[in-house]
Amino acid sequence: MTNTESSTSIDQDLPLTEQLRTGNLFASPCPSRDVLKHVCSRWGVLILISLRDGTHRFSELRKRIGGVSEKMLAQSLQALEQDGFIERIAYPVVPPHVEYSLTTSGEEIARLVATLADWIEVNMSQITAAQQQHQSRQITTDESSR
Amino acid sequence: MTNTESSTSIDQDLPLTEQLRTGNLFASPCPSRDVLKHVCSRWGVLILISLRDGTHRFSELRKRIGGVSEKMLAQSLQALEQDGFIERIAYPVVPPHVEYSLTTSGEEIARLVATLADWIEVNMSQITAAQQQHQSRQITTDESSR
DNA sequence: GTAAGTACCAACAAAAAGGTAAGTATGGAA
DNA sequence: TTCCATACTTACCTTTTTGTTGGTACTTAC
Repeated sequence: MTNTESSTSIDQDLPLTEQLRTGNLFASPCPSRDVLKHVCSRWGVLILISLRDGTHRFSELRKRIGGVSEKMLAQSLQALEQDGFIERIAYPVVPPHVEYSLTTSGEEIARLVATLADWIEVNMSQITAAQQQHQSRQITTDESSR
Repeated sequence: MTNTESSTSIDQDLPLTEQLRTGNLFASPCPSRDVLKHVCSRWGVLILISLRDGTHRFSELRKRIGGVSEKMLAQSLQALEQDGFIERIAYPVVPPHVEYSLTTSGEEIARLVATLADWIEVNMSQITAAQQQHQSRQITTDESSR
């Protein structure tokens, strides 16, 4: 028996619809998990943070965000646009000219994401230290078990 | 030409080592991206939030977090433990008894993550509305282009 | 004697994410 | 005339992530 949670995981006191309306992240079929996925995704985070200083074109974002492929950038931008965090303005010219910027709610969530990212960057040395300590604990444990 | 960024994406004014030391999320090989991945991952978020109200056992977390498999829960817990966000205490008894709790830095980052998650849950109706509006715009655009 | 309980791990399979290369449109420059 | 620029899309393939199944260890309860 490996997978018994699907029913027990859901709060017994509330009907499912109520949980979904209020958005219960702990229930598996919750739509807010998808939003979280877009926002917290590898590229979503960087896009949101990049747009905090104003409007940018597709190619600008591409250059600024190290390692994104065109495909992923386009895909991530679309997801964030769908959720209403990003506004896309396309000028009908050749070659194409498209501008991306944060909406009001985009600014709000980008601020939260940036806070999180900043915390990590600031505390990175501490985290690295913890990782190395963990590493060495692993080794000594492995050795003692031989 | 599809992939030209790998050099241009990196801040030209700083040596690579300096960027990595301070943790530049926009440079592709940055270790802070991994931490962000652990923290923002599907299960990482829920684990951190779950542990905010105190110590929990493996099976408790499993029940509380809808949809996690044992494997994923174990894996995510290990990643967060490595980063120093979670403390794991195993009592040498049979059947096994293991307790998980947040470290000090774990509490800090869990607070930020919870803020983000709360914002999404609170604003979920707004987001859903935006999604539907986007959806209908799509349809009318498709129709007019025929 | 055997089933149940806990916190895992390893092996394999499926699914999802991501990368790469090529194509689209069209005006202007070489 | 061929190439370039931009913002994509599509098809195809690789890599990563996730799920599934079956085990382990030992004790207690039935």
